[in-house]
Amino acid sequence: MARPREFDMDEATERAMALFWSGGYEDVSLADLLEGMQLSRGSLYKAYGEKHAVWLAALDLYDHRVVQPTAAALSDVAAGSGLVRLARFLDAPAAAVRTGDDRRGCFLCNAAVDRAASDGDTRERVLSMFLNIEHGIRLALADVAADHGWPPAVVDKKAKTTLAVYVGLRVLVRAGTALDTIDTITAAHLETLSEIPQPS
Amino acid sequence: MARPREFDMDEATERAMALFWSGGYEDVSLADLLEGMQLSRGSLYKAYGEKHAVWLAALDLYDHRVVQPTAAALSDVAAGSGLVRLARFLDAPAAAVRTGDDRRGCFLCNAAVDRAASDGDTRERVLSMFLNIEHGIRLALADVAADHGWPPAVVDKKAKTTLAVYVGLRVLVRAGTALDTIDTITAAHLETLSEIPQPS
DNA sequence: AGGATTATAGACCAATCGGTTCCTAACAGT
DNA sequence: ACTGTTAGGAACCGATTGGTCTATAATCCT
Repeated sequence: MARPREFDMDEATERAMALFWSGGYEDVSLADLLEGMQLSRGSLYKAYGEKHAVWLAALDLYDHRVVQPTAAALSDVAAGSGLVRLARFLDAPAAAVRTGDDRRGCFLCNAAVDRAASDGDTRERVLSMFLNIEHGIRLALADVAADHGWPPAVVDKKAKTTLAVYVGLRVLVRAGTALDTIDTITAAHLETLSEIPQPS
Repeated sequence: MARPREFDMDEATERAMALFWSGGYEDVSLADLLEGMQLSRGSLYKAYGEKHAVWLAALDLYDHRVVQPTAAALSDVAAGSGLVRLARFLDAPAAAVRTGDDRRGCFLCNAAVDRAASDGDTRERVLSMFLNIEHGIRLALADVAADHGWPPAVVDKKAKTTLAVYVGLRVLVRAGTALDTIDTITAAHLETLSEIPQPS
């Protein structure tokens, strides 16, 4: 290593993440990226190689900064009861709107729609992140299950459905759905999670 | 009207819809559009005016061809019991994969993520279509509610949550989620719809 | 101090973008 | 048959796209 890098690559990637989060992949041009990341063309290409690599770095950073902490919070028994942890998780989409008027949705969900279909690298990461979240949900639900004596199959069903509701909420928020609708869905699903499944 | 149009505009729009459905708005270039719609540049611009108008026409066609029939099927008492209609509706995401390996998801949901945030014309249409689907779900649920004596608030909560699950399913499908996971979510949510809500 | 190495900045690139223009072809109305 | 009007096709447009290259500056190592 001769001349050291003058910018913090993590900071730059974080800025790229913000850009890609709001717009999609194609919406953000290289010029947007250079301005937003406060980098010159040469620096960006030396550091990342190509636009696609910046995108993947941003996705990986989202994993590290958002997805993994979210999954960890869901799994953390010290953070409250299973139901409390699930409530916090499910309220995140509404909370983003409520506290910050943030309607960007979830970068992971956006990427799933935007790029996962056409880009294998993105798909791989998206599926892995979804699985991580599902795993966190499952652990939180396991706590609830212990109180009710639910069989593992019930936990599995509820965990996967909760993931779907979460994704749906994030997309509906991005689409501009009214906050009270988002709140209603959040509360309603949380209720079904605490209910005892009925034998049919 | 002097010289009549040589192509069927509805067919052309349908081809545009297919293109935009698979890729996003930005992913589909004008060249892609011309080839896919089998039109020359002159014809396209005479008929639509600009790329954005083709996109909106495609969205509107999706509304006509998919969303409205879906909402109508949910509302149609002759099509089966409320629960049967809901089951058909909720199974659509899984059925697309099962019968046609179709992982494009739902054009409406894709558009919600892709363009609704940045384009008001798209957002307006997306929100309206979501409301139409929610309305159809509500009507189907009203049938179920009648059998159980649910209050309107319960129907509302379940209708909105069902919309969220539907959107989540479509996105998960597009992301490449395994079919059995999709099936599990579909079945699980359907179960909660038929359950009697428990007083807490 | 000096040579090797690497970051930065900006000029530069072909290709592609969405869109316009213009000319000709084809029809409607009289 | 003639005229007015519109569709179709292709040439053409400037702007922007992602990406490369070169010259210079800054640092490390000996």
